[in-house]
Amino acid sequence: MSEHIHAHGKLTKNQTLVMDALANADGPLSAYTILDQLRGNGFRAPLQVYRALDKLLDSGLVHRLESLNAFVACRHDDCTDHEQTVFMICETCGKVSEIADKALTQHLQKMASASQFSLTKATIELRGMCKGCKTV
Amino acid sequence: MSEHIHAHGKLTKNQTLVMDALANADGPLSAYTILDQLRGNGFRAPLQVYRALDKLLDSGLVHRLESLNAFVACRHDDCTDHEQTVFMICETCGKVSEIADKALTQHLQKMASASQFSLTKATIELRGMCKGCKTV
DNA sequence: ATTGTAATGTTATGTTATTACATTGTTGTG
DNA sequence: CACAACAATGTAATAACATAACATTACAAT
Repeated sequence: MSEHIHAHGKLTKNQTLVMDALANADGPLSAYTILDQLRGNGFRAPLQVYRALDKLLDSGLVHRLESLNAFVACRHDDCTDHEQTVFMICETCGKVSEIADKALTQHLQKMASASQFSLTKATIELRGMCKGCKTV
Repeated sequence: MSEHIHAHGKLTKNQTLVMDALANADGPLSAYTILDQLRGNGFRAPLQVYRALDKLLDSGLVHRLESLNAFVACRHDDCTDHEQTVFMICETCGKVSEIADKALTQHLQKMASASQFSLTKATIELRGMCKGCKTV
C-alpha cells in the first residue's frame, strides 16, 4: 500500500489502484500500460485510468511527463511546488528524477513577468543520461 | 562552427509546403491540421507531414511543442540554442512566443551537472496568459 | 544507361485521449 | 427509512496523434 507523504482526501478504489501502480513502478508508465496492469483488477477501458489520473494529477500525487505521454508518482517530500518541478529523464534507463529548484522557478517567473506573461504552469523536462547509466 | 544553425540544404517540395504552412500560421499547428491544409497540394497521408516535420525539426526551422502535440516555425532572429528555448504558450489566444535565455540555460546545465546528469535537450514550456490577452 | 540514394506515395496499424451515455454507490436531509 | 443529489464507475464508440512496412519515383554521380 502506498501511504504517501501528501495529505489528501481519501482516494477511491480506482484512484488507489492507479496510484499504487505508479508508486510501485520504477519509471514512468503510460495510461495504457497502467490499464493493462490493472485488467486483473477489473479495469477494462482507458477512461478508468484517465479519470483516476485526472484526480491524482489535481492532487499533486502524480505528474504527467509531456514529452513522454506518461505519468509518474510524485517522489517529493515537499510537494508544495508541483507546478514548477524539473524532471530529468534518462533516455538510457528510462528513469526519471524530480527536482524542485526555487531559483529556477524564480528565474522563470521573472522571464514571464518581463514579457508581461501571467505564468500558471511550467513544464520543464530534461533529457540525457543519468549518473548510473554513465558509470556502467 | 561558423555554420549558421538554420543553414540547410534546399528544402524538398513537401518540406517547403509544410514549412510554409507553419510560417504562415499565427500559432502552433498539429500534424493533422497541416495535412488537411495541404490536401489541395496532393497530401494524402500523415506520413507525408511527419517526414517533412522530422527534417525541419532536425534543421531547427521548426520546433515541437510537447505539451500541445503541435509544431511551430522558429521565430528566432538569433538562431543559436534551439535545444534550450523557452516557449510561452498563451492558453487564451493560443499564440506561442519563443525566448532564448542564456542564464536559464546555464542554470539548467548546472542543475544537471550537480546530479551528474548529461543534458542533451531541455523542454521548457510555460503556460499562462500573454500580455495581449490580459489587456483585452 | 545504370546504379545508388533520397524522396515520395500508399496502406495499414499502433498509440494516446476523449465524448457520450448508462449504471451504481454514497451522502445528507426531511 | 425514503429519496434526492451528486460522485464514482462502467461501457462503447470514436477522435487525435504517430509509426511500420513496403512500393514507387526522382535524380545525381559515375
